[in-house]
Amino acid sequence: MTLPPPVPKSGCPNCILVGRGLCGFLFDIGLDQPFPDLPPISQKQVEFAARRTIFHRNQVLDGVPVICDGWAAATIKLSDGSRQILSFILPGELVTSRLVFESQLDVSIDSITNGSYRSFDRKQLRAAIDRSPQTFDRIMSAYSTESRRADQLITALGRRSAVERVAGLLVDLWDRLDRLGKIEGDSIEFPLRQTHIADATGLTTVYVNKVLAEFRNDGLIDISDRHLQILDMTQLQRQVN
Amino acid sequence: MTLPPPVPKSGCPNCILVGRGLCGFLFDIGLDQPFPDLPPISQKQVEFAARRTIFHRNQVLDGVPVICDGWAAATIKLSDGSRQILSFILPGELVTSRLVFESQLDVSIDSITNGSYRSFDRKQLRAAIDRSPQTFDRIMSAYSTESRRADQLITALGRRSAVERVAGLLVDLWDRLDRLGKIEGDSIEFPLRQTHIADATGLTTVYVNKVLAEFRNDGLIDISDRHLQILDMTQLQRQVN
DNA sequence: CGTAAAATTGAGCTGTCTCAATCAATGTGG
DNA sequence: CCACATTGATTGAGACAGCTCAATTTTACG
Repeated sequence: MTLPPPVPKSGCPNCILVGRGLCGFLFDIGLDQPFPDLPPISQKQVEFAARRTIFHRNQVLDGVPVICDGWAAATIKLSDGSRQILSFILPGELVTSRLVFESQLDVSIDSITNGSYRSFDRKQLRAAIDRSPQTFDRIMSAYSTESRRADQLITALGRRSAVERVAGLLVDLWDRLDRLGKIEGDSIEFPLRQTHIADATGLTTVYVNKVLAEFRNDGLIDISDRHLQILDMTQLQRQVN
Repeated sequence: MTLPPPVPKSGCPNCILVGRGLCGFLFDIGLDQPFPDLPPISQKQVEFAARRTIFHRNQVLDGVPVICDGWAAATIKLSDGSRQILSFILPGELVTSRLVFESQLDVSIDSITNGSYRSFDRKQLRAAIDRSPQTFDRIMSAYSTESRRADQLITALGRRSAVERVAGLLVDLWDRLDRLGKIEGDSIEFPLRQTHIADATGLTTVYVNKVLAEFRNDGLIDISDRHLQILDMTQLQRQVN
């Protein structure tokens, strides 16, 4: 039985490559089913620490990285030191679909928590895509999701108030983790610092703090112990629009 | 000689399908060269008037539209009546690359000028992509460009001042038209109303007006007769950051 | 030539920022 | 396991970029 490459059974609880995980992206591209359909991938799993830039702008990558574990963010850094978060990357998700088709990164990828990633070999992944139209469709649907999310963010930053943006972000993250099957009782893991929220919503940490305090005082949310609880989803949704 | 389908020689000066045009997208995907490589397309060219919604949110399209002539914008409309412009679509450009892989539109496409579009049949376009990896690559590069531009817009809206956003937009449009070979002497066609600039930059028409007045007073630009002249590109670039 | 759409200008207002100080939490070396 | 060091959260006071409202002028067009 030498068919499936020897894969370590530990260290990647979210990744479908190891046991029955919850890796959203790999599910998405349909690689969970018939195991032999898996494209060959580079097996090395790389650990990263929290609050580091794990891939740099302009870096050239031969692999297409998928976050196995932990949270990260795609960011653009401005010359004045400020930073815009373009997207949050949750455990199991593809770092950015552009890397399936391009090798040079034009954004930075910053880790939020510590965690790990694995890289697909781009050529082999592309070959797998060529082989299977279904896989192709699923990659493209991952792309569509990314792109739709970018459009929503543009709209939020351009036309929505601070309260709307923050509420929208919380609801959005909740929904995404829900779809990944990652609701833990009545709360979700929430490793974001107020800085992350600020950089994602185009606000200041000081102001984010005030908005969150308002939500907390109104009994809409509770953030503690790196977990977010949405106490009144209806009311929070109402803040969004 | 029945090989090339009978294509009317008029009404689509930018589109490579008719004569030696400048259709950026079709150039991009490599369909200008060996004429027989053209995927079959629906030949009907559709005219549209200025200031209309030409494709509606949630509309299902069998075709993948390319703007032959005129300017349009992808927009999202909020319930309070405000609007965010996600991207400007210039003559010759693909409306949105998402439509190559999906049939349902989740944004509106509003015309700015009058103009026309043609639609590729999605199935046939996909077949052409499957046939030619090069065509595939070029479609994906069109996608990358779109996506990169979205990232830049997010950054502008999240972290840049009004002056920076407006200056950035002007420079960006100038560069895009330059790449399309559409600089006319020392100016470019500029059909945008101040409303469009406001909706693209997340500002108010009143404030856009003040920023433009400042640029004009400082001798950086001149907008008149639906044309934009950049009188001091260096200085204008410097506004962007 | 009249009418509608777009641009311009002014006055005042407010959402969000800056600066600054304090407090809480988290992590680290000894 | 403590004491310190660092990072993050909170709060207040004041400032200002960009908004609203409203009136007027200019431009475009049938």
